[in-house]
Amino acid sequence: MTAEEPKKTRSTAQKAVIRSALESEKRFVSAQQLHRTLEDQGHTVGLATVYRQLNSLSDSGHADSITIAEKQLFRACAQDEHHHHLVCENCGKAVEVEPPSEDWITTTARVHGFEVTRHMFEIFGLCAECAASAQSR
Amino acid sequence: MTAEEPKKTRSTAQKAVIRSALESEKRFVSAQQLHRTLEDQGHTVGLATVYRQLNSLSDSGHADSITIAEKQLFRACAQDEHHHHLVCENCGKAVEVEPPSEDWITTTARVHGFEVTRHMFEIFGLCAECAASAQSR
DNA sequence: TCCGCTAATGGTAACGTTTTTCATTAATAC
DNA sequence: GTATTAATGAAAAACGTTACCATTAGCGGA
Ligand SMILES: [Zn+2]
Ligand SMILES: [Zn+2]
Ligand SMILES: [Zn+2]
Ligand SMILES: [Zn+2]
Repeated sequence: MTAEEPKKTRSTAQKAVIRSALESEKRFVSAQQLHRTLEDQGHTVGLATVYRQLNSLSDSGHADSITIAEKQLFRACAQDEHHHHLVCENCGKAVEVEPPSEDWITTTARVHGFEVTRHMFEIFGLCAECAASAQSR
Repeated sequence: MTAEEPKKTRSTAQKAVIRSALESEKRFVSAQQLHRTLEDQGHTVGLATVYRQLNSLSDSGHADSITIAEKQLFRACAQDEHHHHLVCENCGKAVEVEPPSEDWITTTARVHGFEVTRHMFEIFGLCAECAASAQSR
């Protein structure tokens, strides 16, 4: 086996700007949404770079990603531990939640001869504000 | 408000064939996979029609759908009641599972001021066969 | 400070999936 | 049978995402 290369990465203005833009979002956003936001703020970052960075943040665990309506959305999460989300279907706002023990997952899987690799769980609804405005409409 | 039109739909050979093909699958399959299966069986059904029917089955609740690797997969589910799946990431085979009480979902949501509309939960892994063949590789 | 290496970028082309279009077919009602 | 129009299918368009590749620029060493 070859020795682990220290994988040299460089810090660039784009990385910083993308990361900070994502972190200032309390919603799940798509690459294109974030790209537009950056443009509006006067930053010039290529769309390809936004895609690359979001994927890399997601891979490294610095961002969570979910898929809604066949599009990938990203969010910088405060918690490092395993968690899930309560997402507003209207505005995208999300809250991190922790379900009760998930031990039954592996147990159930074993019963069926499955070996668990991952699981996904997301709750969708309307946040207080969106529910209120929907009612008054 | 206008009266509800009885929405007249017609029963066609294609609908029947697509629905029955889906029901005979114990796996989650994509529109393209199902289309190829139908071709192999000698049926001539347009790909667009397969897409249309799968979407409509999914909308009407006669089929469940999940997204793996940016592709939509469908499955005709035996259970009408609320349930979730244990899906093999390799072959798509799926088992219907029922998690323990999901009451905490609405409770937790309420704490955050959310009104729950739906939730999704899927377990991914490798079925016994796929796990075995992966190991021997 | 300059240099060399190469990671990173950004514009664009390519990609694969899904939807839309629209002329044609055929299911239903009369 | 005939009229009506839902449904189909082939092809084109749309869409989100990735790949390509020439160019830029971060960083370590001279
Ligand atoms: Zn979990
Ligand atoms: Zn909201
Ligand atoms: Zn559930
Ligand atoms: Zn399998």
